[in-house]
Amino acid sequence: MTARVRIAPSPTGPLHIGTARTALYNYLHARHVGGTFILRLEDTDRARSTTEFEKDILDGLHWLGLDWDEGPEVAGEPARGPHAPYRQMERLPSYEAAAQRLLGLDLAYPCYCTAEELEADRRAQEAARQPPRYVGRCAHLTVEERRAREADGRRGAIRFRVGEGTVAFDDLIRGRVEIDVANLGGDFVIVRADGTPLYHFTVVVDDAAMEVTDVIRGEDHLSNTPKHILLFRALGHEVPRFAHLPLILNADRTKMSKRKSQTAIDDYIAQGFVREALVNYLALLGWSTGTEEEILSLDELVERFDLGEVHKGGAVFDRERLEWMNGQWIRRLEPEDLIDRLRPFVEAEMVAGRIERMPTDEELRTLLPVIQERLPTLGAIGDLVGFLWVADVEVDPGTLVPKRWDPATTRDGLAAARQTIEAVGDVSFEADELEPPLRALAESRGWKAGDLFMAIRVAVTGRTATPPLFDTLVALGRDRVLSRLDRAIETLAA
RNA sequence: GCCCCCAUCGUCUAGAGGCCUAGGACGCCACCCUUUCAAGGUGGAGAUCAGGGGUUCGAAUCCCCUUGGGGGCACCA
Repeated sequence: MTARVRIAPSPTGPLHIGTARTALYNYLHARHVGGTFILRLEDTDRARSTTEFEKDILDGLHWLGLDWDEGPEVAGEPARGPHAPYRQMERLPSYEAAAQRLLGLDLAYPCYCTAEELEADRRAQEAARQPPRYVGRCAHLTVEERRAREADGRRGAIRFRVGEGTVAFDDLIRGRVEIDVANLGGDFVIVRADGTPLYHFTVVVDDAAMEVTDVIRGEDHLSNTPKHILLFRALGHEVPRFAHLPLILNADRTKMSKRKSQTAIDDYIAQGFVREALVNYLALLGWSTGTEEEILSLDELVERFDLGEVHKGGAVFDRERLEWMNGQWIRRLEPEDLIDRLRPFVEAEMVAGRIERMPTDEELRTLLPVIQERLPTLGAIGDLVGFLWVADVEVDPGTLVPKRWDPATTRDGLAAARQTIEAVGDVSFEADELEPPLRALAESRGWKAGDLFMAIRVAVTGRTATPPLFDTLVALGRDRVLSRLDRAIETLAA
């Protein structure tokens, strides 16, 4: 049978790094073995699920390039796949039917315990230093007792009978795992009193209905797997294979969380990380090819991926390494592609009021050779060359004076440079035309070229770190270079 | 508290009994290139393979224990 895998996010928050990585591994496995990749939305937590988050998650996964074969929408088109719908709130009847089946078999039963009773049990267990578990108060009610409670207006939740014995499975990543059902916390609720089904139940009903063969998910579900296996069996379905992925960790090695790390994919996108880098980085967080290759495209990853080689231990998320990888990918982008990707970030600078005009594509294209290798992220564009797109720059007199120079020398230097640059004329205002005369100027006055260049750099850009000076002067244009030099000279005269 | 999982440089990792005086990458430090910043190149510091017992002629690699870390134990997912 051909492999069927799925990613089943809950639309209760924006697309999380961990969800993206789980989706990626499912995708890589499906594509590697020629299987089917399914997307299913687990939206049974009505209180927290929203359509905004749903859209955010779908958009994020599309952005990463992790296209699915079956799901609530596929490639922008409406629900496709033999097992639609792919949104759990639209599959309620199937859970209802499954619950009735379990009830009929007495594999599940209605439970009328109140939140207060359960809370009291929990406190008592805690006081006795016992693990929390359902005490089974409603496990063996007679028909009359149930009827009496229903008559009281109490609506029962449905609990699944856990029974006795041990459940074992062969995890594709961890090997054999055995758990005594006595440690499962007692009979667990599969349907709330309000009739809505719970995660442990829906996940099994759906994985069975959608004929999922390999459940690839985070390690945080490992301890819950026996519950799922018990449900698969009770429902009379074949149990799928499981693969539990190592967790992505905060710097302190706890499960990655919003509090301690940046977890929303959106934020990475907004900062200018490119999909290739995110995919590449995430793929190698918990898995490696076994070779020393590390810059790999999605297709190359698919080709090399092997679930069995995935690590068992958690991996700390290292943003520095991601940034390095992002730089690697930015440098590999085709010029036109890079310009397309840069445009929204330049617009964002505009919106934020950090620049005063939009550069043309032609300007960006000209700039590319000197900025492509200087961008750690697309979002760094403003920092790098924003001074080109504002009317005037703030120049701090302190930084204007090179370390080995004094204010008077700086003023002389800038004045002389101004003359030299003006003499170049505007017909041939090119880097090749500017450099020789300015070097000659420095030499004739006994200045180190670097000092002169630094003074000019700060005068026209307001900063000490910029792309190469002559390219920068050309990008700025003769008029602005001259007027900024004038302003800087004034600053020193005062 | 109970159950489960995990354990190689600060971080991501290679390593599946001898090739390991443990390799690569990020980060860090030098140097080279160089008008600054990057990028690139070269080199360096950095892991007694968590600790202790075994097994073996031989262990980072296999077994056991200890320690440490993490995850799970909801009418959340």
